[in-house]
Amino acid sequence: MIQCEDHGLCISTAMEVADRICTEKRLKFTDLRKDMLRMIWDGHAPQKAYGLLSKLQVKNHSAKPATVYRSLDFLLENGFIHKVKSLNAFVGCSHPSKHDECYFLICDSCKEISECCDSNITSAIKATTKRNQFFVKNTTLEIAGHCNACSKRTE
Amino acid sequence: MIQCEDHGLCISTAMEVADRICTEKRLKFTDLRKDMLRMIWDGHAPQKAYGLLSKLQVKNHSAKPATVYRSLDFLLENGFIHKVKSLNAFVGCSHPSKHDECYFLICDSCKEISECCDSNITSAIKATTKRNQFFVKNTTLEIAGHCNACSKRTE
DNA sequence: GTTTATTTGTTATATTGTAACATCTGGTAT
DNA sequence: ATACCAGATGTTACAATATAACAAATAAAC
Repeated sequence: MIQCEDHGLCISTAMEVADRICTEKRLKFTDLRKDMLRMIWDGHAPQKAYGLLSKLQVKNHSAKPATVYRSLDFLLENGFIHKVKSLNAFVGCSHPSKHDECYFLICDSCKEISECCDSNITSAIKATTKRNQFFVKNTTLEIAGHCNACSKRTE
Repeated sequence: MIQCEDHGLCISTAMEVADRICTEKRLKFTDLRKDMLRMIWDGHAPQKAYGLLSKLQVKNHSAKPATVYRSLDFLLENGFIHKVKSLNAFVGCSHPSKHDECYFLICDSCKEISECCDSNITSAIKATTKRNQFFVKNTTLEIAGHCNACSKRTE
């Protein structure tokens, strides 16, 4: 369970940060993209593309898969969200400006995901890839299990 | 590019190990499952489910998606293969008996995958999850980039 | 204001994965 | 031997995820 006292704050912060970055980079933060990002930030659990599509269709009756995937691409490219590959789902990024080296703790029970950006893991990975003479472009680290709250609950 | 002088040896070793484990655990290593494992070990690049289906249908005209996915489930459950989540593809495991803590180096260029089972990474992950009071069930670490051979080639 | 590039709409389809039930096969108990 | 049972495979149908290709709308740049 994520420690956010006020999830409204998570959302508004994420929206503001995205807005600022879009202004800086002269990207178009359209209504569609805003809606998508807000929907993804609905909680700390990842959202699935077709779930987002359903929600989108409430407002925008003509939304189609391509509508959703194009917005997702935009949000991914600019670091506003992550794709959780082990779940085929999408989750908001809480620090889009330094988006690298983000690792995920995925609770199988409450479904919430928290980012853990740990420099020790990063340097361990760097050491290993260097030893293997491997040139890294992208790292996916997804750790599934139970968060503290949920593992207490099930005891 | 993987350093295997003789890929026939990779295949035969993998088949023998699987056979031994199946005997020990009283699992049925059927012709279908053997064919599937051999096809996955066709090389060090990951194989996609529907690609395997096509190959399987050459021998077994009646093969269907379920045929393939059920075999894949068997091979996954018993540690003979890994699912590469970032690619939705499957690759043979070269040490099924100690199957945990396997990390992957995925070359975007030659597509080959090598396992890098590094205890430093494992302990860095353990330290981080402990600090976050997170109880790990399963870890996915997939590192994409270029292997040494390919990065030399493109220079 | 016209051109240009980007975004969105729209249709169609490709790819990946499961559910549910029928049939077969090989071992076990009688 | 044979009746039974469990696990494996066959079969049909479909669900879920994702992309391609082209048209229309919109915003930016000239």
